[in-house]
Amino acid sequence: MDDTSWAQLTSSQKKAVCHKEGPLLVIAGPGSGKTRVITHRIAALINSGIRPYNICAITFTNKAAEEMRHRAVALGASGGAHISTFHSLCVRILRAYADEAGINRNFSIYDEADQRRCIKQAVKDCELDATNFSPARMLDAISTLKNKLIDVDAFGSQADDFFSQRLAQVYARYETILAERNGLDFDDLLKRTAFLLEGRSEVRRQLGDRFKFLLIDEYQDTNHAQYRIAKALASAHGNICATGDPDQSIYRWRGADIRNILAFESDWPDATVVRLEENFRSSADILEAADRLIAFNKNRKQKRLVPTRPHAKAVLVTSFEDEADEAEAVARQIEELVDCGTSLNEVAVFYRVNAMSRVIEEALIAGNIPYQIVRGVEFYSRKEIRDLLAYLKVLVNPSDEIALLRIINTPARGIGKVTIERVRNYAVRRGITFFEALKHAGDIDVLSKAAKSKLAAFVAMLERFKTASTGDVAPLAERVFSESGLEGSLRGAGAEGLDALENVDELITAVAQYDRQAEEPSLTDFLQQISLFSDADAYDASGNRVALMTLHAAKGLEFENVFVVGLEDGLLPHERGIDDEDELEEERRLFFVGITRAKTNLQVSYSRYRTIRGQMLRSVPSQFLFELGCGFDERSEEEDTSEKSEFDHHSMTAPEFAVGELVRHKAFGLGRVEKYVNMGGSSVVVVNFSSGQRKSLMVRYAGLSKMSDLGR
DNA sequence: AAAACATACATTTTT
DNA sequence: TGTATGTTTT
Repeated sequence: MDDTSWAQLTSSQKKAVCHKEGPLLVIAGPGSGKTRVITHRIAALINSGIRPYNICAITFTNKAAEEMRHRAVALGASGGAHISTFHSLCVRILRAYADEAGINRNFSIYDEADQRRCIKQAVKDCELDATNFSPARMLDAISTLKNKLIDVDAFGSQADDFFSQRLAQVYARYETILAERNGLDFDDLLKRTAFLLEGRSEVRRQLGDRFKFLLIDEYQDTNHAQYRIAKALASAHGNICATGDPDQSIYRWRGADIRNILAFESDWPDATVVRLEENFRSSADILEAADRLIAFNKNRKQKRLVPTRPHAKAVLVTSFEDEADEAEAVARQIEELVDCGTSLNEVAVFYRVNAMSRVIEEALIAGNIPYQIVRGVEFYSRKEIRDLLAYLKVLVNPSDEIALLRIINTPARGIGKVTIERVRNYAVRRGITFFEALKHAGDIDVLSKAAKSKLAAFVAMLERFKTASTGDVAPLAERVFSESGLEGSLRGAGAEGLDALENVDELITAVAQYDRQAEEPSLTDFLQQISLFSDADAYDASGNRVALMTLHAAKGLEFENVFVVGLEDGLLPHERGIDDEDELEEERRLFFVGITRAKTNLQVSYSRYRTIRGQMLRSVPSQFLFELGCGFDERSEEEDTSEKSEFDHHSMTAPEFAVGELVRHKAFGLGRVEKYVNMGGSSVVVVNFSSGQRKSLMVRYAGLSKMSDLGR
């Protein structure tokens, strides 16, 4: 990987970036090498005599952290700097200061599936009806509260309407359930750390002493809790360096607050600000399109993308009949690229939602093109993986009832619902954990003799594992896998068991790798680390395969050739974000991130029909297509229409509209034209309806009537 | 108690 | 469309 971006910095920029003292903000557009700037700063600090031990760099993903470690070493900075995500850092801090934080250091980390179970229990305990208080909705609300660092007490005292009061109830119950199980969810990791740092000055001082230099990448996607953590960590010395690009903020839905980066200069008044506007990645054609697109965002500081690469190839905007056509065309073009000498790891296909990967996969399989899907969780949410991990979790944290209930009868060992319910009752009555009750199963009168002996055998097995649970993790994992009977049950399950066995093999390989690279391998540490990993971290850029991923996963990557598919109203922008101006702008930023991944070839496309949930629906091209200002690919448009002959897009006429004109739609009512793109029969009009909705409509199908015609 | 079956259900993005 | 849950059957 070349280092043009660094070499091109002016000497004053270099000096600012490498300067030791004080706050530093690097605002940098896509392709400007901002992550590399951080790496250079790390190297420069170390070369100037700062101990790596005193440096803490925070990245957005584990993969980015790993990459940064490699690059720093390549620049001559020996290892030793702490480079990780916020979440990993918090795990380390919470383990080191467990007593001060008031938690047990063997805590389990609860992922979304675990959270769902807890919240369901909480809703049930509060005797609320699950339709109005759906677990998903509750979880979402609670997560938002936690990200804003509003704890149960604070929220409870300000809850004044019916919904908030019920929510406060569920929130409280949920927190109690987590506490009983010694579990922390993702949001807790941040929340607890923030409160620890803010509440304990000696902890803050010690960590400020340890991490004398704080560097944070992708600052535009930090949430409020992360913001407070960063602030606390840097409070002692002010050596905080943040890099980011407000135009690439795409995680609002997860609590990311763009104000964090916008307020950096007022938070740190003596901050040095470096702006990097030159783009070393993409051709001028791509950047011009990206520039035109992002200019449609109103809540944005004016910023330009300055190309350093010449014009190369026009951005291609193409339409297809349906999603299968679209996928096939992508596959065909990839074949052509390969024929011209492109290697497959220089090609990526981006889409808005994971569900869209299937049709692309099918086309690639048909074309015999190797590919790799970069996806969020997947691997760790497989049943067999969760089962094995649940055994390990219980060894570390016997209070983890979720894990315990998962394995108590997996594989089947004749411990059924009734038995479990009886044990649970006993536990509740005695005020002890489920596991403690299990240990005393012999004393539970209502249990049958058979049940007692089965439970005793189960507990004895766990105790056996427990004695072997120190040191390297891999041997333990293997032993648990075979002795628990998991292995046997998979082997007996025929063909689908085989897949599962392979997955477990893969897990054990990963465990062995952990054992090798961890300074001090421990089961606790392993489990806590693995909880924060996702499939996206396993993306292997060196494999000679096409990369398939969502636009979100594309962040931080770059490819010679990029295809973005499904540019349809309701998909991109997604329907959930279409009515809200802020969310629409985020969708636009998401598309912006996608197209700025491309170095030379960029093709965006949409299909006129798309099958969604088994139903084929006519789709409307995304407004973003027009905002690119690249025009449609006339040729493919004609090809498609000649095949279909029923409609001729170009010769068909449709009424014309003017911006600002009042119109009426039979479903959406009265509205005002915000934008009109005249393309003959396929003209598109964007209308703001008085209902507050805003729609892109194809004039031909919309049946809009002009208010100015009414009187005639 | 487990498997087979039926039915309702919700459907974005991920540390 | 698939998943995820509940119901019936064995």
